[in-house]
Amino acid sequence: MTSVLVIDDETALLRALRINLSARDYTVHTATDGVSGLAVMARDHPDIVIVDLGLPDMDGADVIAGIRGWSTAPIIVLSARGDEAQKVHALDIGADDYVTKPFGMNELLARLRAATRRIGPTTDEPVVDVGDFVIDLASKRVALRGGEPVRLTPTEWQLLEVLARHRGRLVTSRQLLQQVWGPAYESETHYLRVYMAQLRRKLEPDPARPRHLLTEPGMGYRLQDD
Amino acid sequence: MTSVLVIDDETALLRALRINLSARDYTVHTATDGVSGLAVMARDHPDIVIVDLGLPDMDGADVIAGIRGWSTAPIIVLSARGDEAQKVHALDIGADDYVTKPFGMNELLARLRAATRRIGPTTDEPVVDVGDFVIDLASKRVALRGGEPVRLTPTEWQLLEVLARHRGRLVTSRQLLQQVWGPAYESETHYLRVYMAQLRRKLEPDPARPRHLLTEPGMGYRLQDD
DNA sequence: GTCCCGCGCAAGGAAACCGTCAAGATCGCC
DNA sequence: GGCGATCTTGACGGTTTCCTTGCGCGGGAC
Repeated sequence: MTSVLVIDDETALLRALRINLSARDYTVHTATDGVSGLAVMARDHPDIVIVDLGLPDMDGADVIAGIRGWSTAPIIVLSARGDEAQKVHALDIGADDYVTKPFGMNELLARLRAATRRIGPTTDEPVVDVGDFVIDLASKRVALRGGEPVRLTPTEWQLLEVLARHRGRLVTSRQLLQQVWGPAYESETHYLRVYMAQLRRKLEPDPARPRHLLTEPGMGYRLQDD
Repeated sequence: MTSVLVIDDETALLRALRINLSARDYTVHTATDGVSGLAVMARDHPDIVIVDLGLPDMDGADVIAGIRGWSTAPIIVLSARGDEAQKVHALDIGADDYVTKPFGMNELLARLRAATRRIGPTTDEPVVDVGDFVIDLASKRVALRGGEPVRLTPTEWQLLEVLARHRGRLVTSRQLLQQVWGPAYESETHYLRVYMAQLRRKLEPDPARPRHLLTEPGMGYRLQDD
């Protein structure tokens, strides 16, 4: 889950952002001045920062510089002033985007998504560790506890990937078949049994008694971590 | 040196940008419509793209999508229309920034610098050492362990470069073909086999048993370091 | 106890994929 | 125009992977 730090002294805007961001599954941190903003930044390491340039206690540029001194998290600047010199300055000292007030909430959210997308692949939890084996989603690799890599066929990998992306949750047979084989194969539950057995043979310590690739009879499968 | 592709049908703006960007040591490519823009993109692989949404031949959104299909280069959108829905749509299909005309040249340049700065760290890993050979991305050279340089043809180099930029991660056949030969060659997997064999002959200690240029059957290839 | 359905397991043929070699076709340079 | 390097294209064998089928087991319904 992506976490966002909002630094702004307008409590109305802060509330609006908190509501909108929370509703979209962001974790939201807030601060109403530069000093506490930097403190929260240092303590919680949010993935993205939204900062107003018109803060009561510090120059907004100093806030940006203070963050950029040690973090590369995307910074989106909000400002009531739209003059070019200030935009250029803010961008040049490390801001990633600059939005002039008043702005539409949808635009800000879209710019936030764009920033998230850029950092996405790196911080999006590419590694899933379930105890007896480890799945690296970014590099498409699986290794047993102990480091020994496991060779998976493309279909095996796709199946495991879908399960890993829903780690802990139940995934219905229909959902799995649709994602791996396509919408036309929704009823070929046979395929699932065959490939699930192969995955268990390759990954489970005791394939007959799976500890992680669990069957939910009549429903589907679940990837369980310790 | 950073190269920029500008796609816009206003020749006056095109000229102004060419002058300003050249003066700041960017390499400038230009195109006046979507089709030729995508062609230049595929041929020259510029680092950053600036694209006007109001092109004569194509919907700007299709241009963005056409680029995002195979490239992660930053895209800055220019548009005469500033309505929020269009901004949101452009950003969501892959644009990195959205600037409304008329805009100040200094602001655009600052946003360009911000985009450049972002791609810097990722592509700025000049040397990749995999054990038996060393790839210098900046100077486009390869040398065996021991220092003996290896001559690669342009295509061989491009292929190796894509793999090196994803060092350790799996790169799908489609991705490789798109980046090296262009989006139209997605299914010519034959090329890959031929050139991968040539790379192995030139770089691997035992070409028949590759240790670094690995095949992942059915999925793609991976550059593995020791 | 018996039937029936869902699940796990094994095996084999068809199809897809990969590596290799080598012969045109193309391009750029002299 | 000729030459060399590079890029395409074709053919072939070996291997892997996928799909399909059949069978046995076990739990729940009746």
